[in-house]
Amino acid sequence: MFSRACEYAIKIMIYIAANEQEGKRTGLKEVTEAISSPEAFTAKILQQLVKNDLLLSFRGPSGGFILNDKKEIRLHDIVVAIDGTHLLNDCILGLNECSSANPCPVHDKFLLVKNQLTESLLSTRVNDEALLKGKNSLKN
Amino acid sequence: MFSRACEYAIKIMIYIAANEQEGKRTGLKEVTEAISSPEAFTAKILQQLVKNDLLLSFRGPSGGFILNDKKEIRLHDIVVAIDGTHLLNDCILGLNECSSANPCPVHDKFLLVKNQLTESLLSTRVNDEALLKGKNSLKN
DNA sequence: TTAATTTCGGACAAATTTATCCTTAATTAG
DNA sequence: CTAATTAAGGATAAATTTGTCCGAAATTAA
Repeated sequence: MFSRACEYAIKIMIYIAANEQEGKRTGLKEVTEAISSPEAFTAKILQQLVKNDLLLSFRGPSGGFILNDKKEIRLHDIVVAIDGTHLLNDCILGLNECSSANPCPVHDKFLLVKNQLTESLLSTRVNDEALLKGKNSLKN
Repeated sequence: MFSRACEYAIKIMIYIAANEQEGKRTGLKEVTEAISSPEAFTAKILQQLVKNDLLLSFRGPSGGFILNDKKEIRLHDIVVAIDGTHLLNDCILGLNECSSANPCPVHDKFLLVKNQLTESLLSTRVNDEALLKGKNSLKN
């Protein structure tokens, strides 16, 4: 459904959010360990999340990442930042001309699914109680 | 959502089903033209659909493909044949240990979406009236 | 039987995604 | 100031997906 990079990104954000709840800033190595992801690749994803204003970064000893809580970050923001809007906006068969006015054969069948998905992503914030509780279930 | 190959596969199956409604067998070149897909790649996908018993193939002049209508073919069959069951069965964050007994942080949030998706794929047959009408909307 | 047509299938190539390596820049603590 | 620490970022490599090429096998029609 999501790219591997996006899966990591969601885990990263949940972990950092949970850490922040306890007043802690999170470093690359720590999050890499927490979600068992490849370190260098994880670094790239963290960079993207910073560029997209979802995280703030700090270099040097005691550096690391925190949420950019100017915004209430939703799963939707993360998915769009990493995978773009294709999954949510484009035709499920990859057709350029597909729209409700000019639908592809399966357009209507998948409207509900896509709306449901978009709604789930929009309504879920990374600092939801329910998500933070699961911060130890992010390995493997 | 689906791989490019799977998008092609769905279009292929709908097109062949529509052709069959008119008693016509469908060849590689025709379907390639109808859905504007790369010919050699499309040939590989057709082979996979044959191997997975969704299509029957015939060589030689006036050869081509028809549905293996021993089964009522659903979108679900096509997706599983080409992309496997990962999308439908696996954890959305890629976790091995995720289940309703031991859920990842977003497990519950996506249950509904995944069930909706599975239901849509299971309940849609390639020879549905609604799909066949759109057989000319499969280009680009 | 021969030639044309069409799928089959293996090898290969291009593009994209995932992942690694290494140097630089910034920051902190001593 | 110096040394240690941590993120930034460019280059490259590995893996996967997408796409191509071409000869072989099967079938049909003349």
